[in-house]
Amino acid sequence: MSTPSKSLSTVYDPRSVEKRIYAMWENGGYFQPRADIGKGAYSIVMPPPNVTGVLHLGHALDSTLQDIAIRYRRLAGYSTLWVPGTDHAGIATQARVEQSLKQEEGKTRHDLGRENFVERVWTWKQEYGGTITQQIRALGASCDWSRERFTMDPGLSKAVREVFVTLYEEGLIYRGNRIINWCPRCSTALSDIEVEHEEEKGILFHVRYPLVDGSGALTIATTRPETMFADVAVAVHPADERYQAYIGKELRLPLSERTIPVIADEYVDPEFGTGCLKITPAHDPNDFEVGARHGLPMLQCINSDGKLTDLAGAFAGLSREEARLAVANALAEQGFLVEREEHDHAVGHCERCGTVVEPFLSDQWFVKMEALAQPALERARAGELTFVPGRFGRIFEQWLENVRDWCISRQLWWGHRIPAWYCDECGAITVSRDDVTCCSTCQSTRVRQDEDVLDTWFSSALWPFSTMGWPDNTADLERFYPTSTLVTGYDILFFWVARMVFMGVHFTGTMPFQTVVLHGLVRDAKGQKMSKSKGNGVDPMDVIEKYGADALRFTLATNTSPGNDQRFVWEKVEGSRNFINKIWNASRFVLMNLGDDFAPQALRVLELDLADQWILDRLQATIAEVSEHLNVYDFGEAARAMYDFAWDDFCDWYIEFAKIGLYGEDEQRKRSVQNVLYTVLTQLLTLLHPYIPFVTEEIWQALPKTSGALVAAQWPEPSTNWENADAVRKMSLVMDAIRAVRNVRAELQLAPSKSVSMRIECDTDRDKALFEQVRDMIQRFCHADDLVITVGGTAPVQSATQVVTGARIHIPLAGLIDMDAERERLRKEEKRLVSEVERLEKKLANAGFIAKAPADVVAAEREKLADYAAKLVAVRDRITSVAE
RNA sequence: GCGGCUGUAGCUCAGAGGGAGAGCACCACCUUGACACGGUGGGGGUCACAGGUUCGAUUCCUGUCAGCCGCACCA
Repeated sequence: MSTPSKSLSTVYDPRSVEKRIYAMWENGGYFQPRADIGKGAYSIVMPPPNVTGVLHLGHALDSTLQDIAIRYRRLAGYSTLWVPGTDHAGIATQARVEQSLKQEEGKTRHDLGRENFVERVWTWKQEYGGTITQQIRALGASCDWSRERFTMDPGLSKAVREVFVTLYEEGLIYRGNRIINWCPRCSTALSDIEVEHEEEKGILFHVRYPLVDGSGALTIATTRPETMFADVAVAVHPADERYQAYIGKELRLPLSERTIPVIADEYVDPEFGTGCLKITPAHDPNDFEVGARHGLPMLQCINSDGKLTDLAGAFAGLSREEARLAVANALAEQGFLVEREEHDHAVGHCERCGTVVEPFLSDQWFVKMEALAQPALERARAGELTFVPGRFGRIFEQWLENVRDWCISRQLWWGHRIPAWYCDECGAITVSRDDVTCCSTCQSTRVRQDEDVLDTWFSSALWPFSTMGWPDNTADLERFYPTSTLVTGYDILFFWVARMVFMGVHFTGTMPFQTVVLHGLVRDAKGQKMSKSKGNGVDPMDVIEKYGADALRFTLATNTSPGNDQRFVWEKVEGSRNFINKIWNASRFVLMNLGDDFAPQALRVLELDLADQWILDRLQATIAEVSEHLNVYDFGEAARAMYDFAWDDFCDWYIEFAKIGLYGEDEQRKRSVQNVLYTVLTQLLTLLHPYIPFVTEEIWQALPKTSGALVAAQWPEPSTNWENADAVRKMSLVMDAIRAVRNVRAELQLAPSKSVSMRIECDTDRDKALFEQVRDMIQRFCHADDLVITVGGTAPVQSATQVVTGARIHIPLAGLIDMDAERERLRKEEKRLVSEVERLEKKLANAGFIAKAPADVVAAEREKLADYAAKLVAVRDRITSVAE
C-alpha cells in the first residue's frame, strides 16, 4: 500500500488507488448491511439501468447521490442496504440484438424464430450485461452486489406474474380492442407516456364531401387526408345552425364509392376548421369515442407497417407519408380540394426511435388505472410521501389525477411474456401464475400463450419489493421494505416513480419509499441535452480515467441543486481534482508532522491555544451544517460547507498557525497541535468520505492508530464542548489584522520576503493583551521581525497605517514609502467608512426601524455603527498627522 | 390552453427579509520547510423590468419581458 509521505509524489494519483480500495471494500463485505440494526435500517434501491447499456453522466450523478446518502447513513450507524441491479429494457435490448443479427448474419429475428432469438438475447446479456455494473463499481458505488437483481430473474419474474394475475382476477387488468399508440418502426404498441409530442407545421386540407342526393356538399377539414378511406361519418355539432339540414343525410366519400352519414355529436367544435369533422374511428382516439357512441363501424386503411390497406384502392401499399401527398393531389385533380391551410399541430413521436406514432386499433392488455391511482393519491395527499424538492409532489398528484388506462402489452419477444393462454377449442382465456397446458374452461389441450410481452416498466414498477423477494415473505422485505429513499431523475417521475407508488400501495399496503429525491439532467457545456445523435456526450469513464472517480463524483455532487439541471464543464472537474489534491497534501503535511511515535490523545481544553479553539469551533459548526444539509438531501450545500472549511479554515489558516507550535521548542505545545491536527483531519476525512470515498480511505489507511476502514468508521457528532464564540471573535480580529497588513504590503509592493517592523497601537489594555497573546501568529503571517504593541502612542509619520477594530497597525517605512500614495489610500478608506457610517446612521434614525425591528438586529446595527465610527475617527486622525 | 422552472460578476452557478457570494477567467506579486492541481492581494454586479407588502426587498406577493420544461390537446 502506498502511503502519503515525504518521499511520495506531491500529486495524488487516483489510478493507483481506486481499484485496490474498491476491491478491499467489496471483498471485506463492507457494502452488506451490518447485522446489528444499530440506529435502524436505511435502504435504497438503485434505479436499474439498461442491462446492455453503458454508463452515462446521468447514471453517474444518480449513483453518486445515492452513494453519498448511503455512505452517510452507514457512517452514522444505520444498517444500510443499497440494492443494485439492471433492467431488461425490452425495446432497446431487442433492437440492439436485432441490429447485430442483421449486420453479422443478415438475418431478422423471424429467421431465427422466437425461441432461438430469445436465447440469443440472453447470450448477449451474458456477454455485455456486466459492463454497466463494472462501471458503477468504478464510480465507487457502495451497493451490495451480493443482492444484485435483474428484472428477468426467476424471483422477479414470479413477482410479475403474481401481480399480473392478481390484477386480472381483481378486474384491474383487461384485454380490449382499442386505439393505442403504435410505432410502425418498432412494430409495437406504446403507452401514452412513451409518446413525445412535438409542434410541427402541417397542412389543414379542406375537402368537399358531396351529398348523395346531389343537393350540395359539406366541406371537412383534416390534416390526414390519407385516412379518409376509413371514414365512416361526418360529424357536426348538434347546435350548429349551418348544418341542421344536413344531419341524417348521406355523403359520397371522394376517391371511393362508399357513402357515409352526417351525424351530430357534441364533441365537434363548430369554431374549428369548417365545423365539419370526418370520423375515422380506427385511426383517431377521439373519433373512436364518437364512433362507439354512434355504433359506427371501425374500418382500417393503414396497416401495422404504416402502409395503406386494400381499402385505399389505388393507394394501397403506399406509406402514410406518400399517401398524404398522393391523396391530396388526387383530390385536387378531381376538384374536391377546396383549400390548403397552414396549420401548426403537435405530432406524436416514438420516444425511442422518433418515428411518427400511428393511432392504431388493436387487441391489447390494459391496466385499469382509477382503482390503483386513487389510493396512491390519497396516501400522497395525506403526506406519506416526501418529495425533494417539494414542488414535484404537486406534479405527481396532477398526473395521478388524470391518468388514463395503461397499455401494457408490447409486440416484442424480449420481456415477460403475458401469462394468458387462449383456447383454440372454446375461445376462453386462462390467466395463470403457472404455465398452462390445458384450458381452464373446457380442459382442451389446444391452448396457446399470448404472443406479447409486458411493458418493461411493468416489472420496474415492482422493483422496490420484487428485489427484496416479494411475494415471498423474506427477511430483507421485513427489514428493508418500505425503502427509505428513492433517488432518480425527474424525467422518469411518471414512467417509474408513480407506477412504483401505486403498485406498492396496492400490493404491499404501503408507500414503497418514504422520500423521493429528484435531480436534474446533466447537460453539455452549452446547456444542451447530451445525446448520441448530437455527439455531445461525455463518457464518465473518460472522466474517471483522466481525473479519477472522486473528482467526477465531487463535480456532479457539488454542482447539483435540488431538482435543477446542471452543465458538465471540464474545468469544474479540474477544480474538483485540485480540491482532492489539496486534501491529499494537507494530509501529507499532517502525517509528516505527527512523528513516528504519535498516539492520539483526548484533547485537553486547557492546553489549547486560541487558534486550536477556533478551528475546533469551526469544525463542530461544519459537522452540524453538513449533517443538516445531508439530512434533507441538499448535496450541493453540504459539499460547499466542507469545501470552505477544508480549504479556507483548515488549509489556509489553521495549518499555517499550526506550524508555529510544530516548529517551536515547546514539546507540550507541539503534542497539543498534533492532536488538534489529527482530530480535525480524521473528522474532516469522515465528512468528506461520502463524496470522495477513494482518496479519503487511502489517507485513512495511512494514518496512525485508525483502526479498520473509513467506510465503516463513525460519523462525527458536533461537540458543544468545542463551541467557543469568544475564540471565534478574537480570531476574526487577528485574521482581519493580518489581512490588513498583507493588503498594505501588496499595495505598497513590499516583497513578501522583505521583513518589516510593526507597531500596533491598541485602544485598551484588553486589546493589547489579545495582540500579545497572538504575537507569534502576527509576526509569522506578516513577516515582521520586530513588533511593538502599545496602548495609545504616536507612530512615525513615515508609516503605512491600517485601522482595525480596537487598534491601529503601523508599518514604519522611512524612505521606502510614497506618502502621497499613502494619503490617497487613507482618503479612500475614509470615504468607504463615511458611506458605511451614513448608511447606518440613516437606518438608526428611522423610528420605524427602532420600533419594529427585532432588538438584536437593532443592537447589532448600533454595534456596527460604533465600530465604523471609531475606525473613521482613527483614519481621520492619521490623515491629520500625515498631512503635508 | 393549464402548470412549473430559470433570469445574481466576463463564464458556470450558490445564496438569503437586515452590510452582494463561490469556482473558473482576469490583473499584480510570490519557487515561504503540505500542495504551482499552490500562496497573497486586487478589479468587476441598479441581484431581468414594473408595481405591491414591510421599519427594511436582490430575497415574499402580483404583473411584464426573456429563455427552458412538463401536461393536455381541435380534426
